[in-house]
Amino acid sequence: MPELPEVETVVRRLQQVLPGKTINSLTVLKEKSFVGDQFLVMEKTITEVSRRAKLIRIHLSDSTSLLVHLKMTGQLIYVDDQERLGGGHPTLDWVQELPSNHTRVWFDLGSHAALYFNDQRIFGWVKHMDEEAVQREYAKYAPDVIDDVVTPDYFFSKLQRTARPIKVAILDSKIMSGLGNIYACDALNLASIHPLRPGKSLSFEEAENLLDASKQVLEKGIALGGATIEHFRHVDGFSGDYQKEVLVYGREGEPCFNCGSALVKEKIAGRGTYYCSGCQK
DNA sequence: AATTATGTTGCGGT
DNA sequence: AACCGCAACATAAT
Repeated sequence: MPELPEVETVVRRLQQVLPGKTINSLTVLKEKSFVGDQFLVMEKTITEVSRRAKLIRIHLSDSTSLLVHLKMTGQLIYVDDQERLGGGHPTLDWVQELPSNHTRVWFDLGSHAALYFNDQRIFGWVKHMDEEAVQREYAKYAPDVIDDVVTPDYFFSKLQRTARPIKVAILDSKIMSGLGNIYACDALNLASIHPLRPGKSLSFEEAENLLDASKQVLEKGIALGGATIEHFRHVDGFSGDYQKEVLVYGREGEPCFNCGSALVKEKIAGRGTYYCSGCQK
């Protein structure tokens, strides 16, 4: 589910509700989903929430952190008295029935507040880490697409070194982080570049356009609160809105907004890829 | 009813 | 080193 915009949406809301809360206790319902010593997390106060790549970092008062990766189907859902009592939403009854059968870990934050980590497919995780471990994890990822250090020169030089399809290259977190399958497809359409073009075949100008398009679709995704295709939810349980304005993802057979041709779906490197054979060259 | 699909990433092998 | 395929897992759709 989550790509950079979805994770950023989650982080921005968590920043509003978590700082100052103390973790009274945590319950691990699926061992695989939590890594660390549960005892070391208890009684710690949350000081801050931040994001890097698709990782969510919950900073604790002793300078350790909880790092969360949602992978394909993870959710972080927060509830407190306002959610459970008058602030509830009629279509979000499920929020009040947490923990659910997909809840893997949950945190009791006191005063009837709680944070639930739900994850249907159990690929995601919550790890308790010290600063050094966090930096080691961060080091696995190249800078974020929307980070200023990812310049056209940087991007072009990375592309020159690979013959893989450009679609695969922009999904490679060793090149840059943040794009996933939805936004990668949309960015290529916006830049009018065919997903199978070898990375090294892009001119500097094309690379520059594609990087700009990538930043644009991610920013739009953030502005719309992410894309809810299936599992992604805001921290409060609401859906995002980007799926209503996707350029190509999931629109097989429908007209390209740029040129009107019917969009096609093709499997590239094992991933469903949507594009327009009319204008993406 | 078996196969295929799903928003991520890491591993093992060529 | 680059690159490919598959694996982790649950569930819904064909």
